[in-house]
Amino acid sequence: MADPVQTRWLTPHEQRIWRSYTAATMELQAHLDRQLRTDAGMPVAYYEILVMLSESPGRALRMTRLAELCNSSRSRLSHAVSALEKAGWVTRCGIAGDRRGAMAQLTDAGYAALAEAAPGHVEEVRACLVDALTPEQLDALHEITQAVRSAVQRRAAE
Amino acid sequence: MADPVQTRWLTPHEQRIWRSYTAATMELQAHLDRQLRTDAGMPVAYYEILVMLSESPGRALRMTRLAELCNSSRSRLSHAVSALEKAGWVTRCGIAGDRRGAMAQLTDAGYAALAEAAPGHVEEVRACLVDALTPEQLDALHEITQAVRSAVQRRAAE
DNA sequence: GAGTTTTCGTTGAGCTTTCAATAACCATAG
DNA sequence: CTATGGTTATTGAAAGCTCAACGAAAACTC
Repeated sequence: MADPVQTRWLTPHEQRIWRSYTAATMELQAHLDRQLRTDAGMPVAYYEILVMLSESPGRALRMTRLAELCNSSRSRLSHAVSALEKAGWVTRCGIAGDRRGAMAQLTDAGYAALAEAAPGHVEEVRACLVDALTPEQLDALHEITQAVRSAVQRRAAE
Repeated sequence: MADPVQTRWLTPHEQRIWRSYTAATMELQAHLDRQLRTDAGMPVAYYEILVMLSESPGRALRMTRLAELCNSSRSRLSHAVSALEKAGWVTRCGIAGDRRGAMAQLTDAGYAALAEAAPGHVEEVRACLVDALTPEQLDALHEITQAVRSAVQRRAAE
């Protein structure tokens, strides 16, 4: 923002890579979202919530923790849990020892919905990414994403 | 959906990579979106539209073509262009030879807004991705994203 | 050329996300 | 104790996206 000297624009080569990246991530995201919406009646974001809950002890998590795990803001999660509650897939309950807190817990119906949705979702993830790349590419991707994550966190912390 | 035999779940190793991927892409997307929203008053999706228009002859593009370039549905683009029009950054005009068609054209104000927004955006893209990776990683990423894109397209075509 | 199909872009309704504001509660310093 | 500041979760409004439906114009078929 200070623009100390001059903007270092992306070279044509860098730009090609960047656009390929954005296109790939957007297309994959859109594809997975559409698949889950039509086959399971929920957007990916809600699916993630159910997954995280299902893997937690007691199938329950505190809201803030759940938000972290889902890369979500608290507000967004709160709205989402309200919707999931209305669908009967999640319930809310209080927390012992901290009366501010609230927990979201997966219901049996929620678990069933997840169990039904999961195979189709995993199949798409396999087809579009895991099985579409070589083992070497997968490992490279892992390192790349780690590097990006820490760069973003560094940047977000100013 | 047919579940021919049994779901091939992700191995723990694959799952780590997959989650790292989703986390990285979501965090980067959120970071760039927040940056543009606060610094330039527009979401990333709108910025992309302005970029594509600015690079086109006459700073104008047909709606369908613009939607393709922005990885957007026509509906979404139509709504977005309406908003951009209200902001005074884009205008619509007809097409010679096809009276169904419509073009979106960047206004001077739109170009100015883009010119103001671009440096900060590019800086973030550099800091979070281009400069955060080695040249080898960048090239690997390019191939990976290409592979993912074609896998998604194959899958979306059934 | 009349009828059918396809393409183009838009619209409205409903859903999801963002942002700012808020209420309730905890923790700590004095 | 109480005042101050931080944390937790929610809410409502506004913005953005998805989906289905639509009207209009082009393209195709016979």
